[in-house]
Amino acid sequence: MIEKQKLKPISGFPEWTPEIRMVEQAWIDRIRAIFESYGFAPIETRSVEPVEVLLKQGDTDKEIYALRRLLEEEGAGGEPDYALHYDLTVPMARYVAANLNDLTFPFKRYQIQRAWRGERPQEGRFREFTQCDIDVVDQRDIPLHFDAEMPAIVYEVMQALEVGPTVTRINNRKVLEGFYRGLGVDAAHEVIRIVDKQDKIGSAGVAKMLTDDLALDDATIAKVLELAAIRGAKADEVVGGVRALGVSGELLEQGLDELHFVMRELEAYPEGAFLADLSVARGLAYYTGTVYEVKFADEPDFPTICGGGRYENLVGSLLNKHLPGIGISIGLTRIFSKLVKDGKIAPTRKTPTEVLVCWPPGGTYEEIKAAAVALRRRGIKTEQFHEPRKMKQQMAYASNKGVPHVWFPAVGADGAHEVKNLTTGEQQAADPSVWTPD
RNA sequence: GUGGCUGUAGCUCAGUUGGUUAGAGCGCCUGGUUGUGGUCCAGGAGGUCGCCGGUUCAAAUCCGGUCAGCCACCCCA
Repeated sequence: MIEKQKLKPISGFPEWTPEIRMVEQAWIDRIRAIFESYGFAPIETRSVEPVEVLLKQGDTDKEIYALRRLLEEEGAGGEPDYALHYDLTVPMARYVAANLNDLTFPFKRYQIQRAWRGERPQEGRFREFTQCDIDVVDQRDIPLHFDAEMPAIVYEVMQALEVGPTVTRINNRKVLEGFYRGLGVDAAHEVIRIVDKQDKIGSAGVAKMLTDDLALDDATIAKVLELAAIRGAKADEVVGGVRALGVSGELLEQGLDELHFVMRELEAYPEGAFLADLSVARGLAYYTGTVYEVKFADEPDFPTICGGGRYENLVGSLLNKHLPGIGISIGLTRIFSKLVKDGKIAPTRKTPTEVLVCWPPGGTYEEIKAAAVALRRRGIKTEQFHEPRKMKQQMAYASNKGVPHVWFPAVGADGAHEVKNLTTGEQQAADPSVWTPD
């Protein structure tokens, strides 16, 4: 016997019962349909990448699960070569680099796959989870059109899945870097990382860290905080607000133009759906322009449910070519598990079965099977009861699994088919060659 | 990896001045005779009280360790 604990769920590795999984699969179908409606094509990449590729962008990660053979030869230590991917963007970049000649650009792909991260699990944080990514990669500059389209597509998905109100916060790294550069601060990335914590530690906390860690002077910190405080849905107001801070520079201006365009495009959406927020930074080092962060509007403490942005050098860095990209990722597991936990996923059935062909006493195996085959041939999801048990048991089985119909096959020479609707309790004669479930 | 809290049946939990065969609800299984479920009734299975060690005549209950879970930091979907 294996210890009982070993049979239990492992924290951070979610598993669902069939009724829940069926809802999740319906979500995936819906997401796919929307992605494809915008012309994104599917790919699936292998689960592992060379460690070098994964660590290429900011080697902050000890979070990756490296691959090791269980029955490793004695003393065959050394560093592992491969590891499970921790997101889908880096593998996609490698895939593009590997298949450059076979892809048509701009390459637009979607990818719905699991990813793994070695971090400690918490609410909304898993070690194995599914992401749904769309990205556009090109060998030429990518028009800003996509910067606005990406969050709009994700918004459409969130609406379709009815996950509740969400807010997409948008920023532009060029604005941040340009602004900090204009202030004479070199460590733009460090500042960004700290400012990103504003949500959690507040302005005072940010100010303290900027003083302690980066030794910035008070006047500079004041400007940094003023910038981070700017947020709004109106492109003109937001950009105007930044300009009013009196910092200038080429990169800053470029970023402001981009941010203005994106926000302008999104102004048509319902109020509160999209917000420019100059404190949003996104942790990942490879973002260079527009960045996105989606959260549940009424769950400010719950982590980001979708995120993404523009990256100029991620793909190209693997080939020493110019291959900019932009993408966004939906944290399917994070969103779905949250709704499951809150009881907002209402499963209906434990099986896709639409009709159960029961096995009445006196019926033969052939009679039962014939009815099931006839229904199944017509595309009806049909389950054939597996043994001649008491009708009570068979009915209970159908009922407990949420099968909506029970079929009583014709038995004997003068038998007639009947079907019972378990929802209404009605039972009537039916012809297996024409009947359809409602 | 660091810190805090928690650990009793499949699930939610009750059970402490340490004391005989550890409980409830829900769930699960069986039955309530003959071809019909969801209600009701009866019965049943299921627990080394996370694990190891210590204190004690005696520990689910006290102490130590360990493992696991949750939360925070970190990081992020």
